[in-house]
Amino acid sequence: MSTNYPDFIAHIRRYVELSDQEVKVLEKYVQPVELKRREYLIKEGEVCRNNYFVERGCLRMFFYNDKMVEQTTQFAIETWWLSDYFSLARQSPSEYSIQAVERSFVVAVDYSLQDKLFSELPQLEHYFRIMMQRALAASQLRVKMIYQLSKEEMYTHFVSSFPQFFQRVPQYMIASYLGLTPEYMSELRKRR
Amino acid sequence: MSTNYPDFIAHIRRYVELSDQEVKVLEKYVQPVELKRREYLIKEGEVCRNNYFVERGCLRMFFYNDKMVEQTTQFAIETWWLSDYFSLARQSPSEYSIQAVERSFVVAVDYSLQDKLFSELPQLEHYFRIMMQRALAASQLRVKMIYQLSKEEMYTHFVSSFPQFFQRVPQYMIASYLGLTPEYMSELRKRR
DNA sequence: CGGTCTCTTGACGGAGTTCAAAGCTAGTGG
DNA sequence: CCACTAGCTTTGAACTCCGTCAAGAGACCG
Repeated sequence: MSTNYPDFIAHIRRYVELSDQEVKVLEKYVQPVELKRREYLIKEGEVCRNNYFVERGCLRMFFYNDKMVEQTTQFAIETWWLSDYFSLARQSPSEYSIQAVERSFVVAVDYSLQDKLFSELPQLEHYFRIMMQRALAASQLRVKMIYQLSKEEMYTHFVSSFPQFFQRVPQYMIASYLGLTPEYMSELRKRR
Repeated sequence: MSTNYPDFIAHIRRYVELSDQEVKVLEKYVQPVELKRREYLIKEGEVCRNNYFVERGCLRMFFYNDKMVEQTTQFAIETWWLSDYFSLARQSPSEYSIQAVERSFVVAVDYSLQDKLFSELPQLEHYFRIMMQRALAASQLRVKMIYQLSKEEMYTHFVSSFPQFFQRVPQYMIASYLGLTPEYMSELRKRR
């Protein structure tokens, strides 16, 4: 079978049935996006119009805090979905930017056509329900980690849970994601 | 129309069509639960088997941190869903307890029957997809607040955003939810 | 090689925690 | 309906984790 999105389609098929013909239908609703390192999918102030699936590469979502320092709130690598779901639902300006950490290949699903897509391919509603629930589970876990771990434990927990990340992503982004300063994280590294 | 879950059904009907006959079908999949103040829906270590909808009252989800202090991570009041979605998906023991803050009426949806329910009433999959996405948006916003606000700002933001909560829920639970000690929150109250 | 990101070091300060104890409130049972 | 008690909130003092600032050392890219 030929598709422009082999990993994307394969991922969906891990959860629902999708004939080759239905793949053709799906392809009408999605857009491929190739991003260079540091390129943006959306910038703060824009309305978020797509749900993004990472085929290859790595994205991050961040906002500027009161000191105009970038605060990374989420990463997404292969097979993960990323979007500002608040902006998406309300079609309100996003307070986040979404940027490629490295060269990335992304599938963009137009949110305004999502209902139409689901009426054509009802099994995709099932797939998306599972993805949203999975993301929610991850987000609950994230909040728990923030509340139960000290900054030092956050760091060691992250290092042992996602060692791959460490090579791919600049330190200061990880520090920001973990809610600590690059300076303090540098001190923590030294301790081990 | 007669149902045991007027608010529950009304809430679903805000998002999808549901005939009176379909309501009868739905009712086979759900259980009413009435809880006294401090009663538990699940306790730490048990597997979470239901998704809970709050008809009346208030629930909280919490875990015990390393000092055996209760750490509240979520509240749920009328029309909100609450569950440990990690435990639900994996059918693994939950690290949380879910408890009624006040006398509450809850609708429990058996997760093991959910796929069957969706095959009988496909529009409920749509409803749940929306609920999961809404909860995810709320969780993203929560993480953003944690990262951008100081403890003092967390407090004032919470007070102005959810003044009703303040009457209903003990201070120490709110303090815990906001990630600060009761002692420090007491000091913050004094400042205003 | 030059310049711009990125990471490290160390001194200092303050927001927020910890501990202990007293004061208050509300729920329960008599 | 009152009184008792367990649970909740407040106070204050000591302490500490972690952020801030400033400056220097690498590292990566054109």
